[in-house]
Amino acid sequence: MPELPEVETVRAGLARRVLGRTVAEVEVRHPRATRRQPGGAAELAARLRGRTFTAAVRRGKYLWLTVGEDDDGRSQTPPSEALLAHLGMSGQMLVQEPEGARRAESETVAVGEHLAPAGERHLDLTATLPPTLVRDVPATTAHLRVRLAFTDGGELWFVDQRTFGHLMAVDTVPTGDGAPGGYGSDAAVLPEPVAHIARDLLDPALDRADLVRRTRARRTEVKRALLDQSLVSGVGNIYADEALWRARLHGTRRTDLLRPAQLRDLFDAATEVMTEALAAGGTSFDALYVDVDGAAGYFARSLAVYGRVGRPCPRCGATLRREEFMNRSSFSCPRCQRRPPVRA
DNA sequence: TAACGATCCTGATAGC
DNA sequence: TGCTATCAGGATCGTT
Repeated sequence: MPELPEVETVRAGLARRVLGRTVAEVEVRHPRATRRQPGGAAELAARLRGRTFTAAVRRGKYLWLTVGEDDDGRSQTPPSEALLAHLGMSGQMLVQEPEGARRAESETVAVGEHLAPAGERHLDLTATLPPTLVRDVPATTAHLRVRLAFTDGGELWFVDQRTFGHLMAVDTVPTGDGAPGGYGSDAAVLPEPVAHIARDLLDPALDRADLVRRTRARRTEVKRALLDQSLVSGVGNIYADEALWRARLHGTRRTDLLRPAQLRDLFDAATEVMTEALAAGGTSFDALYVDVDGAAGYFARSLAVYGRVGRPCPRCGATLRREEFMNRSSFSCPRCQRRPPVRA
């Protein structure tokens, strides 16, 4: 499931592969992919055709490509429009290069495949992912939802099996605080639909003391707060569980009853686990297959509790448990993460 | 106004 | 073999 580290991996790939390229044609192959686009698929195509991508930016799990030049090639500062993307649970951005161009070895390549540091040759995905994941890197159009053709013959594909992700071409609005709207651009703007999304834990402009204050002002369970993108963005179910385990907190602890130091530790833990995952190129592009095929070795490098029910806690050895929470699964250690007493 | 639960969706898998 | 139920979960929307 794409959370912040996975989305950042994709953003960095887009920054390398599609900036400076001009959209020639847009094909929407599944209406759900543009369900949030005012005016639908036709509007998306009309707003992108002839436009050039100028920056790849991310806030939390949202990423966008600014279209900073108009049809006459005049640059707009700050960028006033963007192609906004959310990958949902299974979304991928794939770049298809024209025959014989740029990458001699190129076929369809996941934008997040760049596990090698910038400047080095892209790693071959088939050599870095377990077989179960390699199978999921498609040269197929089975789940191709939107196809952007560039004027140079290349293409950008939005592939999304479960159709929770979406694309939309929208106007940008000022951030309000003058700080950059997201990672990847200095422009103090962000797409209008993202205006309510809080800054994420890797954002230098995030006020962490204020985050602790706002979290304690909530009267809710701490895992629910971690997943609330309007409080702090980028954290999904996987890294929420990992952060809670590192901070030794059960997800049902009340935010208003936690000490500031406990919340600071929790946010530090979330920052830490996502930073580590980012360094590894993201946990996975589709965790689904890990459960199904048991490719635990890949996950085990960075995940202590998620998906590991019945296994020993890496810290104390107690048997990890799975609980229902918000219609989701939560994984935790019964010894390190005591459930709070049920209050009347 | 804040909190919270239902809902959307697809495909793999388990169970019968 | 084929059918049905279950599971995964981010964001939004309606209800409390």
